[in-house]
Amino acid sequence: MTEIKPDSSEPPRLGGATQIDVARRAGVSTATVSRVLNGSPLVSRASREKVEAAIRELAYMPHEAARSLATRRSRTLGAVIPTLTNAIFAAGVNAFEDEARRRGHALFIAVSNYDPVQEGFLIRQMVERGVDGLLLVGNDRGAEGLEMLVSSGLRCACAWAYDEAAPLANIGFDNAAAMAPLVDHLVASGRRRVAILAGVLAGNDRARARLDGTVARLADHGLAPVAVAETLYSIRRAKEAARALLEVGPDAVVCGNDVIALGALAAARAAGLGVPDDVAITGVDDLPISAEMDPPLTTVRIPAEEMGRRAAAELIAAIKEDRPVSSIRLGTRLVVRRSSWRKPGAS
Amino acid sequence: MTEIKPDSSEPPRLGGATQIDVARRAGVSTATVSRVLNGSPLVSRASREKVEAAIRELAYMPHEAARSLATRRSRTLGAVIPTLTNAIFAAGVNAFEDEARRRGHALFIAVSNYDPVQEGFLIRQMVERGVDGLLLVGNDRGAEGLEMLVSSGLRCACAWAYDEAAPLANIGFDNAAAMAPLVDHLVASGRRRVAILAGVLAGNDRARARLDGTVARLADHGLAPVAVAETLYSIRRAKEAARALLEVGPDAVVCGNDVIALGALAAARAAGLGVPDDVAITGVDDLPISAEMDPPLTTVRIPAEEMGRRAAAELIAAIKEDRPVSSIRLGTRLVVRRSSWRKPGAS
DNA sequence: TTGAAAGCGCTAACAG
DNA sequence: CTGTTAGCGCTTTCAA
Repeated sequence: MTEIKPDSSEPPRLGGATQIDVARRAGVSTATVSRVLNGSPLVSRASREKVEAAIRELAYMPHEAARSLATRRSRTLGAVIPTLTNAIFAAGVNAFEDEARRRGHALFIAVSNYDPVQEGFLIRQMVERGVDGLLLVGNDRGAEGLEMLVSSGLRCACAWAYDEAAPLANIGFDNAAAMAPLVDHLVASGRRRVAILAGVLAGNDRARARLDGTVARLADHGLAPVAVAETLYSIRRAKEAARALLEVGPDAVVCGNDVIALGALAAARAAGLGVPDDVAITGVDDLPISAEMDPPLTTVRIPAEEMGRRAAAELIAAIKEDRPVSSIRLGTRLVVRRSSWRKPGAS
Repeated sequence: MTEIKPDSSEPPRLGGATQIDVARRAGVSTATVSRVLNGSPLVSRASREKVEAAIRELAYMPHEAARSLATRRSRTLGAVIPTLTNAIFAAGVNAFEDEARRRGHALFIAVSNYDPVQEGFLIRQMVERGVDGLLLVGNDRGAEGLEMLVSSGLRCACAWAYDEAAPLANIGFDNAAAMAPLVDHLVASGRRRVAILAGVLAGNDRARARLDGTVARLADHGLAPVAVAETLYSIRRAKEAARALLEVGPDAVVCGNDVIALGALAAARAAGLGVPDDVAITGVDDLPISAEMDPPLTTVRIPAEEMGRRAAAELIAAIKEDRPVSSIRLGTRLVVRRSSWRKPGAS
């Protein structure tokens, strides 16, 4: 207010004061200001207090871009995910952000809409933005993108999957293995005519692993799926796909995730089929809504929050300790609810 | 591979080559490189091609932090939202990111968990990160945060609300007005004992406006709510709150949003109450799942995607044209579904 | 403990 | 059209 500004129309000066202003005001060098900003012990209490006062008076805000340029670290993480529109990704990213923030890192987020080309483009942008670490989903990506990632040396964690053979660190769970207890449960409950409603398989290793895992486990029981269909991830589309699938008369429909299962539930209802009496329906994810459906949905719980949290923690630890990111294998858990209760009259 | 590096253990050199390398390789100045990078017309085709070749050969990536420092623009937007865990916010942010990206801006995201203090802190961080524009939710924030926002000159849009008196630009809808058609519909269907299950009101102008709007419109019809309760945003908590509310015997429960309404639906089912015969239940948002519930949920549709898209577009336009952000008023729409069908025997 | 000075990688006048 | 020259705001040796 009382300052004389040489040029009052300077446009994008957001923070207002710069470090030089603070230094001048406090009667010290910018180096000292920088030191107190970064909590260096090499500052006398006197200087520190003068600087802190100046910072307060000037409402000084450090300029992160300049800091990044000087330190070659951005204290920023990135996340490239298929969509925020699926609750399970939203939950994972939410936890990832929370943990990253808690550890002093901001988060860049980008949505690929399940498009591999777009994903590659977004990853590249993340590198340009100088993120210190990157969260990706799954292991399905082209060689070019992969190579860029490796050659850039950017620390990176692929979540929602766990594969020993993955080219990058995985922080997630084994999608194929997750299906085994579910299939066992279904078979033990007397279900024999199992249909599978998978998510889009192209470019999606998680969806493929879940399908493969289900088929493989059925085979262990001497069974084969009575029908297999693929659907987009939306309740409406899944409902349509399930309608056709139900016509072959399965006594169980194993869905690729809860959203798809919700659609299948709606389709069964529309077809006048009783769940679980006529047909069992199961999902994967365990969304909050799944437990409150009528009937409540049997599903496989995915540790989305823990995954997000652990990924952020591991990424940041790897950065700090200057070491590669380690893979972390998380577990899933079968949650049996009414939508798959024992078929009346089953063995 | 064939290059001789003086120091092969240089740690955080991500992009690898710098602009100087490109310039040298192409036999031009860095200024020229910069020009082709930014699509300046002041470059000969010959130079442009040489530079482009050099960029390709060196796999050069521009360093955004340096660019931001030099241009005083980050081509970055920020979003501070309560949570990603609510599908309606996730949808809005998803669209916001998409549009921002389409217009060349990356997105910083931060989650406040509905904590106003945390929100202020996060806004400050966004300013430090140098975002060019900021997306906020609602108008409920402390004077300090507001002042910082205004004094920083940062361009900012508050979504999910539209209030003529708002201190910052609003890109959203009138939460109170949105409830009127819903109340009218309920009353016209013969409902008289209306209960309200609101979201948390403290620090949430949208929740308060919805409650106030409902009460006001009921008053226009000469009615008063038979009960009013507040609940956290989760199906489970809403279910508990609804259980108590249903005991007073309302013939309609107006919920603050769809998530709460889903909980109320579950509570009614658990209490053996028929929906809509015994009690009507309504929400706000129109989540995809709401149409597929049994019964399908009557709700007020919020234009979350359009809001996100328009907010990004307006923010970026305001930045480009160097003008303040304009408010945009969007509409909502009553969606009548079975959960509120005419009460049997109503007038 | 402190300050001076040299950049970090890029853009933006300003001459030529 | 193109190169030269200053920085953008901050950190970081290196001396003092």
